[in-house]
Amino acid sequence: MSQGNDHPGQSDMTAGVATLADVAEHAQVSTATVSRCLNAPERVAKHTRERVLAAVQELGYSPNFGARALAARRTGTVGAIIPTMDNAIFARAIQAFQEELRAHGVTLLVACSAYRPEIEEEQIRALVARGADALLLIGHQRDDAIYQFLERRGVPALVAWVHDPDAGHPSIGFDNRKAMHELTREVIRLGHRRIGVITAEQRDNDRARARVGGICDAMLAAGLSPDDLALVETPYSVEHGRQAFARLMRRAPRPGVVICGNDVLAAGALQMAREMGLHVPGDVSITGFDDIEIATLVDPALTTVHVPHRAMGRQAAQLLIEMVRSGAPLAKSVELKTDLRLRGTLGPPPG
Amino acid sequence: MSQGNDHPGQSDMTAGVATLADVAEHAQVSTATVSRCLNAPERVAKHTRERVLAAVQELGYSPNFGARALAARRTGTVGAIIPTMDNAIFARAIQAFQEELRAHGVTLLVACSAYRPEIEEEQIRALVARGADALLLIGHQRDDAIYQFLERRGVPALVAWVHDPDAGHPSIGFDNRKAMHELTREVIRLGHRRIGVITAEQRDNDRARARVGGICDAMLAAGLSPDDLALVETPYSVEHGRQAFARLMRRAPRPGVVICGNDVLAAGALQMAREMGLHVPGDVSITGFDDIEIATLVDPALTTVHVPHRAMGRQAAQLLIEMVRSGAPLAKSVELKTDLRLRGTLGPPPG
DNA sequence: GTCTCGAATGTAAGCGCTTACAATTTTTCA
DNA sequence: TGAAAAATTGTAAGCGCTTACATTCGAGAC
Repeated sequence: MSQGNDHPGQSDMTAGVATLADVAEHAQVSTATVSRCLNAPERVAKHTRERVLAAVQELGYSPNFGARALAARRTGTVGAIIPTMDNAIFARAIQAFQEELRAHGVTLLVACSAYRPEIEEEQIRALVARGADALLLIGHQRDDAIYQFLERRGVPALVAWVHDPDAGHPSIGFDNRKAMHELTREVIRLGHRRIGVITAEQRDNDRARARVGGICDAMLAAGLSPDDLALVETPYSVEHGRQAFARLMRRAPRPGVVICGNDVLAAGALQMAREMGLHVPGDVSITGFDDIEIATLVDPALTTVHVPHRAMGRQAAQLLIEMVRSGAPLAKSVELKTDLRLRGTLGPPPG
Repeated sequence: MSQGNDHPGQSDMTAGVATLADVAEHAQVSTATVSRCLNAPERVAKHTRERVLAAVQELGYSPNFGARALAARRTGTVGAIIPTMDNAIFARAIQAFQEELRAHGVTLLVACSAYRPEIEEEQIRALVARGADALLLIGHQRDDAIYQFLERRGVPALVAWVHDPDAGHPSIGFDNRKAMHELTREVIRLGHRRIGVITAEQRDNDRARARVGGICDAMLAAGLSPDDLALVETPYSVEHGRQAFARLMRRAPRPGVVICGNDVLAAGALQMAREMGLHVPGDVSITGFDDIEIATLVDPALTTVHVPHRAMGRQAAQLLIEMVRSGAPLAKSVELKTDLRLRGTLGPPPG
């Protein structure tokens, strides 16, 4: 305001911003008609509509969000709580998610949980309080009270990044366990027996657990014992990946391959390998998971599991919109395919 | 909560969700008192407050966002429109921005413009329509009508990623021109004369223009002619960086250094150099800008300009909160320092 | 020409909250 | 001890919009 209000002439602008009532008066119709023009144009006669829209233009009218939300009992907003925005793991999917929502006139609110359940709960409540019509969550695992809370408030939630038909909630994602199983099978096929693993903290992270589970599955399937895994658990970050890798390399016998829970950890591991003067994959192989952009930027490029980020984001949006529209029952879960990207960091074991 | 709802008696739950009035009734006070308990607890006597908060707990009450926004005439939301979420350039700053906002009870809404002015304008209007109390924008350059619109609606805006005291709007950022000048000076000092540049499209991007300007400044200062620059303009992406680099390498004389407008382009360039069998920095040097995570993940690590992403995000949040609180006049602009990170991709010219 | 019916529009009741103002109670202090 | 000041609470008027319902009008049907 301020400036603009100094020009008295122009048009009706009693106070600051034009309201529906101002538009109605300007166009010589009732507020109901203006509202209908905006929300259900086909229910208004053409010439009336044109007059109203002209008034909207002229007054620079734009509806008040709060009022609309209050009266309509929905906000046209969906929320997403992702663990972090700091690395690129979720960026691409969220971007696609948002693009698709936008195409349907829905706004996205993003919050981060920092991989901490209590912060996630807080954020869920915050987003619901802000009127999110639906929520996108990462992973199934959370306190049942949260699901009850959402149900009570009538806020449908979709779980992404996992596919588990047995979980009680609709999801869109892939089978982390199976994907990691496949990758590990390939690793073993190349002859690796001394296998190191860098995983995210498994406690509150079902994806991380599933991925480790997949590694174990593959070992068992190959007649190996999962007990022989050299496993390090660490937070997700390049720096932690570096340190975890260094720790693994100090073990005896030294692992010939390090399977990382995601590409960020793998990038850290790769960097540390270089620093330690280890040749990849000659001295040690490294694999990641996610196939984010850095996977092909590092040298050698990272062998990893490709995840269809954009497809997941886009379809998540469609499902969520459908859930909101249809009054929020459960959609069926959707499974997306992952596939191996065999690149330079994986080779046969040394020696 | 949740559990309790299965007991029908228990407490008032006429319809679905508890309202302020329900809480008031439950606690035997007026709605005003409940409202005060939530918004200005110190204005309510301790024992009353406790009774009210107990009722809030018991009913699982959470305020209706729309109603609150409507009545209070503000939403506790600020919006940020960034060019893209697809790469990491803005991620870290936005993350810090959000963390700081959250600490003050403010919610962040993020939208992307895809570097397109018309989409940016649309997103600005959308965020304002959704009740953003203030906006964070990237770069000064945009249609003056947009600034007028914001002023008219009383929505303060802060410009980030640039520092230009002469621009008409408060900003927090750094001097892109000066920073690139310094980097280029170092490049020239090493003996480079055949300089290639990969820049983002300059038309709608004042940061890109300023960075190119800085390169020219440095050349002039060294007695070189900016006309001799081999300059390629391209969208921001790894793939475009690759192609632009290949194009530059076909020029004669071939540049001995390629200065990239940001790290993403530089990462692409570096990748292509490897692919073309060119040794970096032996055959050609490459520099970036921003110092995002990939800068140290690639090999050799990228010489670049370090930008204080997190500090910028955090301080932007503080400024914006202050602008909202103080009724939205202009804060003074804040300049942050950048500094050179000389790493492996920059060396003396070949031969 | 009258009647019926549907399309177009208007009327007005909230949606759930904040807050100015009024009413009441408690403190403070001479 | 009593009046004024301060603290606490209540009353009620909106905030700007949507929407159920009522009203009006015109076009066929008879």
